[in-house]
Amino acid sequence: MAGGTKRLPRAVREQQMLDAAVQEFSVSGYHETSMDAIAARAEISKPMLYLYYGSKEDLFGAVLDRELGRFIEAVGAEVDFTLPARDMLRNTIGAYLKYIDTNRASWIVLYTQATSSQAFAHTVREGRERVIEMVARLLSAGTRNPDPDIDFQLIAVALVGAGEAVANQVSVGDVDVDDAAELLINLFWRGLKGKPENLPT
Amino acid sequence: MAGGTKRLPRAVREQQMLDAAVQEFSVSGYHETSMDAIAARAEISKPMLYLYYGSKEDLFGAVLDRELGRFIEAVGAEVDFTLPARDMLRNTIGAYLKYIDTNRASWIVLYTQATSSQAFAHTVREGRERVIEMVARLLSAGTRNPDPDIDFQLIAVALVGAGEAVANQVSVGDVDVDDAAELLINLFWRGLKGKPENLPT
Amino acid sequence: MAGGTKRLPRAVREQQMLDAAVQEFSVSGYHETSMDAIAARAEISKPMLYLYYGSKEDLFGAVLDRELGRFIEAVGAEVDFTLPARDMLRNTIGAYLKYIDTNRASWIVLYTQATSSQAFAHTVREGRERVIEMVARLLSAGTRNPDPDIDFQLIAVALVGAGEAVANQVSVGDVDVDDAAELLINLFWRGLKGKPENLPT
Amino acid sequence: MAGGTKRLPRAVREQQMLDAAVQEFSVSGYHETSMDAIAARAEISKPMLYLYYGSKEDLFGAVLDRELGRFIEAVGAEVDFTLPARDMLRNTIGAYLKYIDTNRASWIVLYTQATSSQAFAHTVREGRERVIEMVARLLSAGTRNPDPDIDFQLIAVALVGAGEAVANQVSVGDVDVDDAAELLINLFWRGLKGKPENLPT
DNA sequence: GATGAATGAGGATTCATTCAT
DNA sequence: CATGAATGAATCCTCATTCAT
Repeated sequence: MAGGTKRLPRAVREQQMLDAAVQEFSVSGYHETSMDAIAARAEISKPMLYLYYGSKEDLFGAVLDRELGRFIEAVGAEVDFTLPARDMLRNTIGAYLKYIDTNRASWIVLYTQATSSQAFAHTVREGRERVIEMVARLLSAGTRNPDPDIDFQLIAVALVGAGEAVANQVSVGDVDVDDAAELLINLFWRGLKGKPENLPT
Repeated sequence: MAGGTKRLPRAVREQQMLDAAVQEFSVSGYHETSMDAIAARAEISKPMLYLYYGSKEDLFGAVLDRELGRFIEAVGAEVDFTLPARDMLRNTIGAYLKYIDTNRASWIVLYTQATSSQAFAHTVREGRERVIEMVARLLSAGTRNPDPDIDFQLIAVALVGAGEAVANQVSVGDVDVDDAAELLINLFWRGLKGKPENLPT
Repeated sequence: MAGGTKRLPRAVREQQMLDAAVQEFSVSGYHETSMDAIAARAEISKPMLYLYYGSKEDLFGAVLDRELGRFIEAVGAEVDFTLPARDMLRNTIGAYLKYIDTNRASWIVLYTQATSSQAFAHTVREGRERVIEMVARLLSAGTRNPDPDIDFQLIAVALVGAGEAVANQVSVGDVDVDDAAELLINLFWRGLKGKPENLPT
Repeated sequence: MAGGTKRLPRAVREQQMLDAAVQEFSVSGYHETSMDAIAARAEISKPMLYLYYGSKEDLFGAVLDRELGRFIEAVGAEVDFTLPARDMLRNTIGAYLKYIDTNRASWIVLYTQATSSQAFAHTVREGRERVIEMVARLLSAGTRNPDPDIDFQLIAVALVGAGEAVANQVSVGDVDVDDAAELLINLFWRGLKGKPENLPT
C-alpha cells in the first residue's frame, strides 16, 4: 500500500526478503513468526517467499546462512595473521563485537533463535563447535610451552561461552562495546597463558 | 493397558505431570511439544493437564518454576557461607555441575528451551540476571581492595556465560564433571583477582 | 446449528463421516471436494475428519474400502454356487445392478471418481483386474469344451466393460434395472458359449 | 538451453502447446497437472498459454476438441459406407483400435482423464452418447427384421462399453490390436443378430 | 510478441483448548 | 474425579492467473 510493489530483479528481492525475515525471526523466534508476518514486512506476497525459498524452514536456513556468512566475513576481514598475537586478538574481538553491535537482529537470530527448531539445533551446534575448535587451536598455538595436560578444548568452550554472553549483553544494548572488548581480550589473553595453576592464589 | 487410571493424591499427580512435561519439553522444545505428547507420557488425559495447569504456557511456567526451584535448592544446599571463599566457590561450582550432570533434562529446559517462546524469554533473562548479580556481588566481596573502576557486573556476565557453556557440555555428556569443575573454579578464581590489567603480559 | 452436535460413539461417527464423504465425492470428485464440504455435510468439524482419517487421501481410501466392501458383500450375498450356472449368473447380475441402483453415489465413487487421483488409479485398476480375472475363470469353467485358443481374459475384459457401461446407465437413472439385467445376462451367457466363430454369419 | 525462444507462426505454437498439454494431462490428469508443467514441456512461458487459451479449463477443452476431432477423423477416414456391413464393421473397429494404439496419450485423455473435472463430465457424456446413438442406429439398420421390442440403445451402450474396455487394454499395451479387433468384431456382429432370446440356451 | 515477476484466493492440516458424560 | 469426544482458530503452502517491462 505504502509503495514498493515494483518489479525488482531477483537478487534485490532476495535480500529484501531475507532482511524482513531476519527482523521478524529475531523478534518473535522461529515458531512464533508467521510467513504472513515476513511477507508483510517485506511488502510482498506470501507466494513470493515460497517461490524464492520453498518453505519456512528453508527460508530460516537461508537466513542463517546469510547471517552466518556476513558474520564470518565481517570478523574475518579484520583479522590479520601477520600481526602479533595480542593485536590480532584485539582486532578479532573488536570485529566480533562491532558486528554484533551493528547487526543486533542478525546476532539474535544466530545466537538465540537458531535453536528454536529441532531442525536447526544441529546446525547451530556444529557452528559453535567449529568456533570452539578454532579457539582451542589458537590457545594451543599461542601458549609458549603447551602442557599436554591442559584441556584446551574445554577452555575454549568456556571462553566462547563467555564471549557469547558478553556479546549478548552488547546486543541487548546493556554494555558498551569497548568495555566488552577490553574484558574479553583480557579473558582470552589469560587463556593463552596456559595452566591456570600458574596464577597467584 | 497395564493400569494407570488410578486415583492419585493431587501432589503426586502434579509431579507426575511435571515430570512428563520436563522430559518432553527437554527433547522437543516448547513449540514442538504437544499437550498430547505430555499427557500421553504422563499417562493421564489432556483435560487433567488443563485442570491442573490451565494452559500450555502455564504448564511450561510451572515446569520452569519447579526446575529452577530444584536447581537453586540443590546448589544452595551445598553452599556454606562460613567457609573460606575458595572452598565456598569449589562447593558451589561442584553442586552446580552435579545438579546438571544428574538432571540433564532439567538443565536443558532451563538453559536451552526456555527461550523458545516469547512468553518466557523474559523469565529466563531475569533468572540469569539474578545469577549474574549474585556472582557480581561475590566477586566484589571477594576482592580485597575493590577498585571502583572494575565492572564486576560485566565480569560476572562473562563468567556466568562461561559457566553455562561448560555446564552445557556436561549436560551433553561430552565432558567429565570433575574436569569441568576444576576449570570453572580456576576461571572464577581469576575473576576474583580483580583488575585484569594486573595480569602478566 | 440445526442440531446434531451430540457425543456419538466412535463407530457411529465413522459411518456418518463416510456417508458424507461418499456423497460429496460422488458429486464433485476427489479434487473438487474440499474437506470443509465433507465436514459441513457430516455436520462435524474438520478436525474430526483428520482425527478419524488422517488426511483427505486416507479418507478417500477409507471411502473406497467401505464402498467396495459393501459392494462385494451385497453381490456376494446373492450368489449361490450350488445353483445351475444360468441361475447363478442371473442372480449375480441382478444383485450387481440392484446394488448400483440402490447405491448410486457409491457406484459413482467406485467407478467414475476413483481414478481422479493418481493415488488411487492403481487401486481401481487392481480391483477391476480382479473382477476380470474372476469373470475369465467363470467363462473358462462354464464353457463345455474350452478351446485353448480362446482368450477368456480378453473376453472378460469386454464383458466387464459392457457390464460397467450398462451399470452406469442404471446409476444415472436412464435405464430400468430389469432391462439392464436381461441384457447383461444374455451378453454374458453368450460369452459362455465359447468360440465366437460358432455364431451364424 | 538449446533454443526455444523462436518466433513461431501461431498455428505451430498452438499445436506445440496442445501437444504438451495432452502429454501432461494424460500422465497426471486434469487437476494434478499444473500450467507450469505444461508451459515447461511446451518450452514456452505461461503467459503464452493464457494468451492462446485463456484458462486451464479452456486449454483442457481445446485439448479435448483437438483429440476428439483427430479421433473422429481417423476413424471416419476408414469407414466406407458402400461396403457390406461386415466389412465396414471390420474397418471401423480396425481404425478405432489403430488410432488408440498409435495415440495412447490422446485416448487416455479422452477416456480416462476427461471425467476428472466437473466441467467436462458433461462433454464426455455427450460425446459418448453420440457414439452410442450411432452404434444403435447401425445395429438397427443392420438387423434384418428389427423387432421393435429390442432396445438397440441399451445394446449399443453395452457394446460401446465393451469396446472402450478393450480399447483401454490396448492403450495400456496389454493386448494385441489384432486380437482386440477380432474380439470386438465378433461381439458387435452378434449385437447385429438382434434379439438375444434367439440365442441357443 | 514474449516473459520474468508478482499475487489473490483457497485448501489441507494441526493444535491448544473445552464440553458432556 | 476423569476422560473420550469435539472444535475454533491459525498456519503453511499451492496454483491459476495477471502485470509491467
